Amino acid sequence: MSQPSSAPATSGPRARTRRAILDAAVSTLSKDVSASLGEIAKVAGVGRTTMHRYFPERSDLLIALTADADEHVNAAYERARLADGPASAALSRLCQELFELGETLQLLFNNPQLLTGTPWENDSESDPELVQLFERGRADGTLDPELDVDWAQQVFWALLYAAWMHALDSCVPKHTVLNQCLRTLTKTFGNADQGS
Amino acid sequence: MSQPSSAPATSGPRARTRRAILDAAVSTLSKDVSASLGEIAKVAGVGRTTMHRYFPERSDLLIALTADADEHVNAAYERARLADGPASAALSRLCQELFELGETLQLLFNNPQLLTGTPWENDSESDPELVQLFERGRADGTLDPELDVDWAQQVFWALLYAAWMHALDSCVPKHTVLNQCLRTLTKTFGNADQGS
DNA sequence: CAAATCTGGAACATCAGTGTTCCATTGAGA
DNA sequence: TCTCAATGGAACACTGATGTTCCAGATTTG
Repeated sequence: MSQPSSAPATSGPRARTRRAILDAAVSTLSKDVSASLGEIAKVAGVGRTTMHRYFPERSDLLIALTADADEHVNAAYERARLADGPASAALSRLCQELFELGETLQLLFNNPQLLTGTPWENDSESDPELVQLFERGRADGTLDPELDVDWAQQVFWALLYAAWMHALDSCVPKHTVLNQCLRTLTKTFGNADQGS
Repeated sequence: MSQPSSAPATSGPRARTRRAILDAAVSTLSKDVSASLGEIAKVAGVGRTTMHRYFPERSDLLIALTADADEHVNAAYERARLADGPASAALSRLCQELFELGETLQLLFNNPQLLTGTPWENDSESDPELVQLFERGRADGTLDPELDVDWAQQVFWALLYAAWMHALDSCVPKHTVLNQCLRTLTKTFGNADQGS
């Protein structure tokens, strides 16, 4: 057989091809979830046959895609250091980090069924880390205590998605959009009684 | 032929069947744009053959769907009487009216290519009525003058979508979600310097 | 160089969705 | 009751996506 070895190496030609396919899949599927494997292969600059060697079935690709996206999201969460400083600042940092995910963000927002998180009874929402952050914000007085936590999560993701979409189809540069988003975020979630 | 007469009557069995198909299409496609015609027909309680009599091709159904959705959106805009009273109140009224569109809202948000609006160079945003409303809000001092109009539009729709999604997968009753949304809307778009 | 590996194109069977035709049944109105 | 529009099921051809196999060329490695 001419199967690429199953070693999960992080370098070498196999890993590079795998990366190219995953990236192309994110890019393509974020615009159209029902895009064909042929289109993805073309975007990846790879033959359809080769793609089938790395991901025998479409579902295999989707699973790998999900794992990869989750990894990126988790990395963003870690970089944001949600436990440091005032909750409002942590929320802003998280927003910046997630905004950088770009197409991955778009893909996840439009296909929440991909998000694994924790499979128990979690149909689409309630991210423990976000919940904790909002509760901390209520405690330290930097986030609006009147906001329902579930609703706040929904709005947070929607704002993020809105920012990415706006960056896509307005000619405004990304960093400007991000700044608009951060100001809106602060205004929307900040505690009006306290400073910011 | 057993084609339903082409008269665009608003009553009678033909209109009723047509309505049932359009409603089923909105409901089904809002959850999955690539749903098959068979599924739509089943939801509509109609044979696939009958559906092909009303909408010969998939594209015909999509066109009719778009027209129907646009009609509902326009009706919501009219009911909101955007020109009456302070701009902030008008924005709240519009939010309430659009929220009632439910699945139609969801479908349009996820498939902005459906929105006709005005086909010239309008790829996905810039609704003249909304622009005018935000500008009026800047003039009468009830809406935040620092918000970019295009960004504000994007956030407005995202907020609306977030509310509908939250209504779908949280067990909170719709009117509660709507109230949360309206409060967030006021906080996000209101002019902090002035009352509300 | 020689062997092993990786690649991509071609050909193929399969399958689901689509669009069409035909026909038997239903139901409302003349 | 008779008629005719409307319906829905069955059967069919067609298409595009999918998954598989085979092979020849390219690249890497010994």
